Amino acid sequence: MVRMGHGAAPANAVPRPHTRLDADSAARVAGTLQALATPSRLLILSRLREGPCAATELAAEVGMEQSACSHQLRLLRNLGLVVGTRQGRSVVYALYDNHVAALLDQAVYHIEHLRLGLSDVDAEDLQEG
Amino acid sequence: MVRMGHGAAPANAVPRPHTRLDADSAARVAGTLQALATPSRLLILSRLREGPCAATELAAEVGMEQSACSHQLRLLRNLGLVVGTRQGRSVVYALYDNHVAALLDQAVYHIEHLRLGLSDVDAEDLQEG
DNA sequence: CTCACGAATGAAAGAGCGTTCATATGTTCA
DNA sequence: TGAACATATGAACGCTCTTTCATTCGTGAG
Repeated sequence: MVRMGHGAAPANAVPRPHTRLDADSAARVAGTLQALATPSRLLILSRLREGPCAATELAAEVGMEQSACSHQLRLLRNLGLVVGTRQGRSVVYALYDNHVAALLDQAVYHIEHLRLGLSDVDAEDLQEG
Repeated sequence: MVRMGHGAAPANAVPRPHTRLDADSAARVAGTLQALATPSRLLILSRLREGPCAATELAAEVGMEQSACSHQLRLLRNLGLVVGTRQGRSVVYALYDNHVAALLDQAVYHIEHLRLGLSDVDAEDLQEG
């Protein structure tokens, strides 16, 4: 393993009771969540979820151009979701820490379960008539 | 209480080990996550996290125009994240179920923890030289 | 040094999204 | 039925974001 960030996270810890978000927190959280709100970045993170990977191979595995992938990796880096380490002429990327992995897992988990209740309906019908 | 969806979710269940996302799943998950990737919708959901609320009051509480709020509520409804129930001349909104609440909580939890490791640095510095 | 490879950057095009304004639908009450 | 309130809808502007193309920077080998 290369290095997984500060790694001091119980990954499955139960979130606190909850507090209503203020405008500031909302903006911050939204900013980071946008990173997970795109198929390309989601694919990148999901691949990285399985282990570190060099930039070019990563691009190949998720089926995108080197440049596009690099742009997204930069974004993910700036958000602190992934880290890149130079290794020879390649840069190996990895998830920053367990929070990222957990967030990913849980997002997929909850969303897949949510989708069990709906197809692609316009949800006009969901308003229990 | 109005109606909270199918409500058959252990909210804090541990996500499965994880599987690499295919392009399709990535698109679906990304689609739903986009709902959480905006301050306005995040504020709406966060408010709803505390309990049901009528549309107009909701708009007021999160500080947005009625129209804008309604548009976002429609989006959230179509994604199956919230449900609206007519009550007299108002429509009371609520989170669809515990998956939504859990997703929200965990997103906030993990993201706030992630941010502890960074300020607003360009993360160029994070690449452990 | 020079060449080849890997990765990052910048500019620009194209698409998608959120907000606003104006208006329509639906509901209650007199 | 008509007025007032609550919510939803449609069109459009502006903005942001993702991708592509071309180029540059960095690294290792001959």
